[in-house]
Amino acid sequence: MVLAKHLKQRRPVTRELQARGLRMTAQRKVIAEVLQKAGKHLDAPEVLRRARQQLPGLHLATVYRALESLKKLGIIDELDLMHFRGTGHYYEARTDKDHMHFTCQRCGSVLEIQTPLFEKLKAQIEGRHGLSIRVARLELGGICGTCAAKKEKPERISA
Amino acid sequence: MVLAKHLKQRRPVTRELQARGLRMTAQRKVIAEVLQKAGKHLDAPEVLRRARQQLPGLHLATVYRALESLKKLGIIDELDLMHFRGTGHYYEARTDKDHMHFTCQRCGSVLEIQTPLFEKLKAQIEGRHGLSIRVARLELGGICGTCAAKKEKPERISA
DNA sequence: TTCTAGTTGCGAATAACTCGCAACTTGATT
DNA sequence: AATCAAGTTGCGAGTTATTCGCAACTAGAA
Repeated sequence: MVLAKHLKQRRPVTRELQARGLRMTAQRKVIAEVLQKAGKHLDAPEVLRRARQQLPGLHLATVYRALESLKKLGIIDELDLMHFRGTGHYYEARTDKDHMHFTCQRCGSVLEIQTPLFEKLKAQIEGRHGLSIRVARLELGGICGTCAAKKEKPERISA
Repeated sequence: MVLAKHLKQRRPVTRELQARGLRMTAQRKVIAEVLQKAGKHLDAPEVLRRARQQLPGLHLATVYRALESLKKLGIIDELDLMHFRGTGHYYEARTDKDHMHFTCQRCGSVLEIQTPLFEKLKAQIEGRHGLSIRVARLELGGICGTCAAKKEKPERISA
């Protein structure tokens, strides 16, 4: 049950789409590749910018639609990185192990973190509550080591 | 280090605000109370609706501003519940122990989950990476037990 | 009571998506 | 290879969810 998700990720994207009655199009292909190659989280306009190098006519609405499908298929994950900049979202390709994201609320740097405890936690929850987890998003916010070392006073909060 | 956050929550809201140069206003007070009494996650318009029972002239912009301050002070947390309905956010008062939210992606029901493993996980991360966590948001999406029992075929995904 | 800096209500402006629809593809079928 | 139903896309026009500018209005230190 926990493993199903991992197997799923390995299935080629086209297969995954067809299993749900969706089609592989040039747009979805390029968008998925952009995220797989990026290795980091991109927001929708940035995905558009990069994908347009292959498909100049690509429209932002199509990017949003593709991100939505890929997200539902478990091929990509959505993040908000503590909304450090704006209220938008970021996307990244899934890898075989889920990881967590820590965003420094002072400098905005993002750290990706992995630990077996995360898998354990998910398994425990599935077992205890009789549910199955498809997406697990653990986002952390705080002060990174570098900023803490600077020993600045707590920042002012604007109204 | 891990405890600091808990102590903070217990400090009265007014104190917490003043420590950052902010003021306690009728608006912030009512908005904080609405969330503390609600016991569940509310979105901004719903917070407005409830708070207006005490402050009829309250404006939505003020609600957003108050939510932002309270969030930065660690008095409330922000969620998106897997964006099951729209791209907006939900807010809830913090309690002494963080909990996780599972949203069923079929029926939309939300389950709050607690386990000591979560605290353990955060402590481990703080120790390993030399950072301090102020906010931890673990959101899960999947199929709840009730929906799984209905044995329906995987839902169609619209483009 | 005074005074200064923080706040609020308003309406306008943005940001971040989402929709309707005609034209265009995909890929299963013949 | 040609056909065709159903899924998709590009557009531009919405919608939703916030955020801003600013003058009038407090909170709370002095």
